[in-house]
Amino acid sequence: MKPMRQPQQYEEIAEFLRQAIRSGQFEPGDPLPSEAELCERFTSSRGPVRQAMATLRSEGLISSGRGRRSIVLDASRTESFEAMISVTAWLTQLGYEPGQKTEWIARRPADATLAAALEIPEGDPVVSYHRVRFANGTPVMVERANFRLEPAGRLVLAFDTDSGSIHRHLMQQGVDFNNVTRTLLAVAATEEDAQYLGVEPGSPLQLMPMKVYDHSGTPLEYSYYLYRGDLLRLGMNTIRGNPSPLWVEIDL
Amino acid sequence: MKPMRQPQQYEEIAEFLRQAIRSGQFEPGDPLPSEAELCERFTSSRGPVRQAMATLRSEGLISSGRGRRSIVLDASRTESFEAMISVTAWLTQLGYEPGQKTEWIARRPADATLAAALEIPEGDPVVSYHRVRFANGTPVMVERANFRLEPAGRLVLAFDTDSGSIHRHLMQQGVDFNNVTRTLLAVAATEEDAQYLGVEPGSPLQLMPMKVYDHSGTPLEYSYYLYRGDLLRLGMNTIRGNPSPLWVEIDL
DNA sequence: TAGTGGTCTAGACCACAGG
DNA sequence: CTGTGGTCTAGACCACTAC
Repeated sequence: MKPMRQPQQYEEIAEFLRQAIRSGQFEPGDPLPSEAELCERFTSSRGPVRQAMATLRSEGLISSGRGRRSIVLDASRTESFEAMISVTAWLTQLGYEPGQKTEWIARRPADATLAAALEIPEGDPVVSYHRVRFANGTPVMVERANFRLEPAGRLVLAFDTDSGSIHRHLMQQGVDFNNVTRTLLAVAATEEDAQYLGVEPGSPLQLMPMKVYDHSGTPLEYSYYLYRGDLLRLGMNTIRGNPSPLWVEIDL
Repeated sequence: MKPMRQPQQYEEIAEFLRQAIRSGQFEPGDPLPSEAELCERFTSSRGPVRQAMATLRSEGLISSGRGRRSIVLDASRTESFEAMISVTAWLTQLGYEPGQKTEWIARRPADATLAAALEIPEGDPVVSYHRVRFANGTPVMVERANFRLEPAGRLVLAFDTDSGSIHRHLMQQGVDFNNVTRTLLAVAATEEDAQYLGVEPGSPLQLMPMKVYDHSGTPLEYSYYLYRGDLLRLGMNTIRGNPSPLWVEIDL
């Protein structure tokens, strides 16, 4: 069920550098070893070394440029794809005890909005649920999820949604989650949301609609996450000429 | 003042593919040409072709994998570094007429918070301003910016802050903006913010603290952007095994 | 099984930063 | 000027997909 590749050479180099940075062996502002030195140390050609550096650059850990050594920026947190897609994963990673309470779960026909988002005919079955998510017992978000029946929905129905990470389970079952698009907006809490989250109605919340696709671009999931605005921050690190990893932090 | 490199080969290949995708020559779900075909077409080895593909992948335009052709995901918007750092640039890019009104601008001593953020001694001079930003005449955000005196602040003081993009100007003057970290949280509008933005006090707003660094990790700017939550959405596209570019949309 | 992208090697030249 | 990272070539082998 889990094939488990052995790490490639560039991954080992990247991990070595990540460790060295996070462990404080290199302080922010310090120059990294040169590519030539890393080639020697790992008995490698420049290809893997450069791929490792590119990875760290895209994670926002280092800054590179012609003619100068690469420099450590800071030990800022970068989330894995799994942490970005699974609330359980990132809560755990941040050191909080994740919890969840399913309000309801159902197989139901798709309305117009859902059908459009999931690119299925209106009325086709989808699997939906509402869950409240907790960190150390404090409610932090409301999760309103909708899955295509195939391949994910059927597995969701068969899963105990109070027992932990659905997304982790689905990926382990071989569901091909490839990419996610999200948007983020600030809204005022409705009566219902306020009650779930233990805040005053009208309090500022982060609303995050999110769509998960497989590798061929077929949407598998269309969900809304509703975060307490006073508790959660979304972070981003954008580097010139490079893509931007991002992370989520939580204050309790 | 603007050196203007000529494009590298991998950039030409990437641009060719971007054009082909955006122009509809390839629909979402379609396979791209194989790497071998692109090598022939551009009389190139695999290196540049793969670098171009990696770029598009990190922009969220395509999805790749062993054994299969790369597939077009969709023509989703990806912002350049400049658009991410300059409000003027992204408003223009979205087809809106950017506007700004400076409430005040000053050279002043740094308080404890600012000194810590900019990593300078408390009391050292910084340059600060408050601006309200408009899109097609509608107020959409409040900008509270603070710069180190060197190298950016001095240039900010000498610039007409009602005339357009400060960040573009600074970069043209050679200021080394290398990377940005942002966080995002939902807050309720204060009286003052509400008045600036033309909303009710207590309305949900997006608060985005942001810090801009040069290539060596020295913070040059520490600012707060305050967006109307009902008007602006932040978007992200995260691909498995890849970094996440992101974009900002606006509804008017 | 044929074709694909993922990884790696061993060279090369260049642009640029720094002493 | 020396050393650095950025770009490119021309090969090679492998893991995987699709047929």
